[in-house]
Parts: sequence; C-alpha cells; structure tokens
Amino acid sequence: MPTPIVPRSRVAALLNADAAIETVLIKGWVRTKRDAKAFSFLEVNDGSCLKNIQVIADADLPDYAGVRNITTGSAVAVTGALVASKGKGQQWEVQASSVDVVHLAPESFPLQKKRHSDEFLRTIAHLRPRTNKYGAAFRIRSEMAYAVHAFFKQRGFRYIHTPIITGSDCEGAGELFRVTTLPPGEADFQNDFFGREASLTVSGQLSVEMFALSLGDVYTFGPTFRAENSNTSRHVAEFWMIEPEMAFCDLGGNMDLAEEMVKCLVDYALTNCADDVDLFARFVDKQLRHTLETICAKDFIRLPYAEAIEILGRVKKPFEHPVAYGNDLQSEHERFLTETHFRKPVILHDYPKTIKPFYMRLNDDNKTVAAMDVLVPRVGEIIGGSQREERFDVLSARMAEMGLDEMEYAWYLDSRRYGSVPHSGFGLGFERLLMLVTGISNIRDVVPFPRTPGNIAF
RNA sequence: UCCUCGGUAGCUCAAUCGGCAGAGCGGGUGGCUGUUAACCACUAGGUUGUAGGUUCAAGUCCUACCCGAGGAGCCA
Repeated sequence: MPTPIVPRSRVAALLNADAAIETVLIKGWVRTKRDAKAFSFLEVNDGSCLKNIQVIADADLPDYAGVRNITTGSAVAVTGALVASKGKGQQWEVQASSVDVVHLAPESFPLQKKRHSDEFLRTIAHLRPRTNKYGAAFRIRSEMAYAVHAFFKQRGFRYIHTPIITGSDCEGAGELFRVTTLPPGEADFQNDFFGREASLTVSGQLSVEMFALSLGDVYTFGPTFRAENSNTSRHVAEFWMIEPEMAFCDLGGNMDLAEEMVKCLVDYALTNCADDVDLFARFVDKQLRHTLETICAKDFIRLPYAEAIEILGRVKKPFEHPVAYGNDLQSEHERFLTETHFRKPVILHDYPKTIKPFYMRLNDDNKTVAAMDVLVPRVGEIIGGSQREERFDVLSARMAEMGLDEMEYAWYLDSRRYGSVPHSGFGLGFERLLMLVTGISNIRDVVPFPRTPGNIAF
C-alpha cells in the first residue's frame, strides 16, 4: 500500500465539513456497493458515526476491476476529493482517485444490506457492531460511560475502584461465582489461593461505604456478577453497576441525587448522541423521544411504599399477584405505577424492613426502612438504594435478627464503631440505563458480549 | 427454574384438511450514464433443530431431548 500523503480523516468529520477538500483519505468498511456501467458507488462506514460516506469510483481508475469485485463487509482505503454531491440524499461525497482494497470479505460475510433479527445477530455478537443499530448502541454505551464520570466529577465525587474478587459473602444480593485455583472437585478452601472461599463481587457497596466515610462523596463504576439462573430480557450474569455513596446524606438527599443523575444522563444522550438516539426513535421505539423528554422535563413521583399499596389496591383490573402490605411489589405492579398510573418515573420509598437487607436504616416506626427504588417506564427498576444504618447497636441487632455472622462483617462494622455518620447511596444498573436511553428491549443487546446461563461463546 | 410460543435455503418468511418444499433478500453471471436497502434478466442454493413413533404418505400428527423468544420468580 502506498504511504498516504494525507492523514486519515474520519467520516464523521468529513460529513460535517464546511467546504470541499482537495485530497482526503478515508479508511473503513463497505456497507453496500451499487454499480453502473461506467462507475460504482461505495457506501463506506468507519464507525465514527451512524452515517456512511458515499464514494464514487469511476471506471477509468487504475484498478477499477478490483473495485467491481468489492463485496459487502470488505475493508477499503480511499483517496480522493471531498466534493458536493450531485445526487440527492447527501451533502458531501468522495470522488475517488484511488481505491485500495485492504481486505476483501468473502461471500460468506453474514451481514446483508437488510434488516436482521436481533436473535440472529446475537449468534454473531462479534460482527453485529458492524450494523447500524449495534454500532449506534455501542457508541451510546461509550458516551454514557463518559457521562457518568463527568456527572460525578462535576459534583466533587471521587471514583473508587472496589474489588472484583471478594471474600465477603455480602448481603445476599444473588448467587456467587466462585473464584478458585483448586483443581476441579476439591473444596478445601484452606489450601486455596486466598486461604478461604472467594467469589466475584455482586456489589461494591459495602466497600465503597468505607470510602464515603473518609473521602466524603464517592462512587464505584465497574463490573458485577450474579450467578442467578435467570432467563429474562433484563438480566445478565455480568453487568456494570454505578454505586454512589454520600456521607452526611439522608434518604431525601439520596433521592435528589438519583433523580438528578437519571435526568442528567438522559439529557446527555439526547444532546450528544442525537443521530444515534434518532435511529432508535425511528426504528426501535416510536415513543422513545417522548419518554426521554418527559424524564428530563418533569419531576419524578415520590411515593411511600404504603401509599403505593393503597393505589394498587384500588385498581379494578385484577393483578396476577396479590397486593398486600408486606409483600414486595411484583413487576406487574411496578409497571402499572410507572407506565399506566403516573406515566413517568416513580421513586418508591420506605419499604417494610422484612423485604429489605440488613444495612438499610430502620425508620422510627420500627416497621419500615429508609429504602428507595427508582422505576422507569418499559425498563422497571433502574435504581435501588437506601440510607444506611449508621447506629452500631441497631445494625448489630438487625444482623442478629437476620441470622448474619458479625465476624464476617467485622471490618464493615468498624465504620460504625469509629466516627459513624448518616450516609446514603444507591446502585444504578448501567445496562438498564442504556435500555432506557435506546429503547432496546433486551439487555443482551446493550452488552458487547453478553453472559447468560449456558451462553459464553464469545 | 416454571408457564406460553416458536425452530423450513446464508438471512427474513410462506407452504390451506396430512398429499410435488416456495418467494424475497443475499451469492454467481450478464445488462444499465448519478445510485440511495438502486434497478432489470438469468442462475445455483434444502437430511424442514435432533432422535424415535403413527400413516399408503409427515414441514404438518404423537413422545423425548436440544436451541431461541416472550412472560414469571430473583434483582440492577
């Protein structure tokens, strides 16, 4: 390949050009080729944006025979002039002076110039980012990860890297994946790498609480693992979670941050990923733009659990699962509240202590805890959080009540022995945020290589 | 893990009451002076998820299993 005399341009930049450019170099993958007698059109995509750039290759090019052979999926390097398009549908196009075929994709390339099912694309998860939809989804995923860090940075939060491998069998947040160097079949953890049983983390919360009680406002953002055998469109075994934790903060402040965060991230996507979001609004969920704009514009409903039970109890349409104080709300109840009754995000708070974990702060009624869940239309629960129990005696009593071994949590309890303060935090499922922002209905389609029961091919 | 639905060409799907397994797209060949998932003509392409069973005859009916989807539980 000849040494380029001009640096490579990204397609996104060229499509936004103010004026024609005499010589440009683009490198990317051919999405489709249309041939006429004396020239060919190539649609080239380099991943920098949703749109392709149209390349015109005339028959008098030195290697025009090679151009005729180019197949969908092939990689090319095109040198030429950026000129105003003579055709309709695009402002700029590249009039090629040379087309190098970097690699010719054989006819077995599975992606066609037409719509494929999500189920089929999941079977070729390694190639699906070359489609419009998945390219857009994973560009948005990248932008949103940045937006999360920017959100916290602007508010003075510190980013804490909590451990991936953990020795504490924490809080019963789901089945654990065991981490071991023992040969298969052996279970004497005294001889194992850490000298005791170790697992992949299910949550960074207990660790990050320790840093809230030293650095103030902190968060973790990393992978978490649940070995639950759950086969739904909203669960994967490996997912990313954002967990802020704030010292000297009560449940009200916690709900304030949760609402502000969801609004801010949705607004970021609308503003900074407009083309990609637009693809989802047109082809995936016609209501998407309305849903997202409502989230940004209107206050979330804040509703105590007890009042939610009353509202649900008054509904004429029967639910499959009974509504009663003391029962956890089922999916159908949550969806009714956020999709039918209020038609916008709802923050439920002050749940009965019997259905929540030990670390949530006991309210004065001795019946409820300072918990809160944020429910959003179509996705359901996107955030779960609470004010934490900072009183040593109360926490200790709750642990005993729930049959937990204090020795296991000795380090955690130290935070309540030495300078304990009211503090609060929550967990936001990153993939569920992406489902909200894109309208994608299956969580497997917002994860580059999703892990679900029986599925780890990639 | 439970309930429901599904599995037919590379992909998306059709096949009436159990009676010759088809179309579009994609691939190949040829054509076309500006196309926009280009278009036109021709062409190749099948162990109907797997294993059994019923029947003169099974894509279609029965049994088991595998895989996928939707819903449920659990949760983020």
